[in-house]
Amino acid sequence: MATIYEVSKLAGVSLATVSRVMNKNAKVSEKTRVKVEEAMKELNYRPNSIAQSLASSRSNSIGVLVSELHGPFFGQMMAGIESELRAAGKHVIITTGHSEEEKEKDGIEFLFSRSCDAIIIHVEAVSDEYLIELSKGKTPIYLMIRYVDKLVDNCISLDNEMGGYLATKALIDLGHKDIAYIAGPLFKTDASTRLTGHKRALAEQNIPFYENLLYIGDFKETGGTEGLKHFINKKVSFSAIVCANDEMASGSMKYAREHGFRLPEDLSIMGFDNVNFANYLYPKLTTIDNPVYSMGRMSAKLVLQNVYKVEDLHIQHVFSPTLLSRKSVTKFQP
Amino acid sequence: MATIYEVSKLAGVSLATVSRVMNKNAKVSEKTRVKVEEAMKELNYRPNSIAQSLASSRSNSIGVLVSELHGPFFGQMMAGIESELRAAGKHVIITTGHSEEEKEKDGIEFLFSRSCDAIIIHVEAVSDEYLIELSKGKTPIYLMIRYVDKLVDNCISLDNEMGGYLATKALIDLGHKDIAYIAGPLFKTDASTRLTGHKRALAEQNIPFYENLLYIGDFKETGGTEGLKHFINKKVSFSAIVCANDEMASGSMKYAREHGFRLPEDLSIMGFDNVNFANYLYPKLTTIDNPVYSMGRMSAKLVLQNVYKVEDLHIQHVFSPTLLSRKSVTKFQP
DNA sequence: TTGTAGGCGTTATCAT
DNA sequence: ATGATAACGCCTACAA
Repeated sequence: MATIYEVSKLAGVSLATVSRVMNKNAKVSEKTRVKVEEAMKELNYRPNSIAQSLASSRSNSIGVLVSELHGPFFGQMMAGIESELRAAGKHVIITTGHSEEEKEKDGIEFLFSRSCDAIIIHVEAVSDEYLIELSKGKTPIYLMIRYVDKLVDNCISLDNEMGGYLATKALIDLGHKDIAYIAGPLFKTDASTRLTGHKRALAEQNIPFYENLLYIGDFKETGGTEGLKHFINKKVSFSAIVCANDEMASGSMKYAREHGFRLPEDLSIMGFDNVNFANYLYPKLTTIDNPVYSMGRMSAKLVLQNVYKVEDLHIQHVFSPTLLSRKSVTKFQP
Repeated sequence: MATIYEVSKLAGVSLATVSRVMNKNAKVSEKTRVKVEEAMKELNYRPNSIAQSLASSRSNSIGVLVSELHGPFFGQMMAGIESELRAAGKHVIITTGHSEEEKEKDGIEFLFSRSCDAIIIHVEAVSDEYLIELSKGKTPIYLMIRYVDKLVDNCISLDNEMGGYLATKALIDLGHKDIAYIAGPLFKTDASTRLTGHKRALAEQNIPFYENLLYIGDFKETGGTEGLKHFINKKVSFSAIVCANDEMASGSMKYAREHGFRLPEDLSIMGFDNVNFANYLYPKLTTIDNPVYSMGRMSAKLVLQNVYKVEDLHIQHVFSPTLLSRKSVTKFQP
């Protein structure tokens, strides 16, 4: 592989000049630039990115830590991050945290040791304090789908309250009044904020909130089945049910169908997230779209702006979810 | 950040010795080793991976190119690759090819320019010849889910013929005789090999193969709906249908349900691949499991063995699919 | 505008 | 077993 040195010899200039034409960061006369470029072409020169990194103390690599590589979110998120970064000539190093504190910390350590210029993390187990501490370090960190007050400028998050509101509001607009809600584990802020939105939609229309119509699930399919079973056993009446995520909605749908409900005539079911399988459920799941892909892109832009000083990027820190009407919700049938 | 130089001073030894204890590749006396290790601890020394790479011309990074980051396969595949490589202290650089020849080539170029020690690619658009040419280069390449004759030792692939056989055989064992088949585009070897397996299963039981019961789809949902529509219009009779992948199976299921078929009583539907949403379809899709996760791990092991000389790894180049019985297939009902 | 020379933090080859 | 010392390929003041 040709080096900058050989190029300089062939072009009859110095190392420095070759470096300059590569990096376009200093004035080089048209004539010499052409000479150098021709030499590079002739030798099929490719810069050695590692040597560049060592000399400039910049690796042009961004570390990304996600919970699971095969989760329903991950793909979209990574796709967003990668497309943006790749277009900028940066590369993405990826690793996983498996939602376990130790592994998440390990992953972050690993990324640091790889001398990433910045790290984008999607972590769940690790505490806010830990993240705040981390952010004081030399490598900038950016948080995906998580909001930490003291780190606002480094967060990309979703307006979960609004999502919860939209979900319930849509049902109310269709005439539903008795709306059950299956929440996620409330210690997760996503889950509690979505619930808050639900309550606001109710209150806005003077519909009282009944504890009887609330079940705390686990964000998994079982949470959906257990929740619906719970409501049925309690003998409360309800014509619609909103689930705090699509997995639980899927669970509810399965349980409902097994127990003779016609969907959506007998029961409207609303999801949240719009993960890939939502479109494969039967009936197709009406849900709240969580723009993970866009958020991924945005986190990359944030890095580009803050770390690589790219300008004129419009940065948006919090994203708004939208209602995605499909087939699992219909108007109230008395 | 402390450097090897500071460690050597603190420990009262030379650079070389410090390097030796780091790499455990040369004899160092117990005493000095301890001294050095203590110095490293005291300075909180972390090796600079970039400098290591430059000096050793080894980046410890493996490039991975996949078609789509959000496809149904990708997650599993990446999860397999990452877990294995990460455990070995290597890191994974990822990028996408979008199933377009130019982009795939770009992606490979990109990975090369990042000085990866090896690259694992999952490409569709690029030709065998191109890959063969590539493999003559300096950076070893490994092929996922693709079989190229001249590159056997660098391929991890699935026994698609066996999968096609298993799918149809399962149906035959349940008493079905009129089995329709929706294939993928036959220029893709996956598609044609799966079809070959189907035919073998038929022949084995002396069931004739009728062109009337074959439809060439596109590996997408539409292929499934179009295929079923085609068979119905042709007025051929069939009690089961095997689709060459799960997307098409999903399409067939939707069309069948919309047209009054009870599933699976009126029509058994078999998929192929076992992508994540297969379990969310209604009824749950009986399908052929494609062990993408294991294949991902194996490709990583291949790299570990060939590039990093790790020993005692059991390498398996071709994987066998298995039947996954769920709810979309039932026994023949006269 | 162009060239010179000193790093960047390791590895690896010789000696000793 | 240990120590000098020359690479590794490039960047970047500083000089010219």
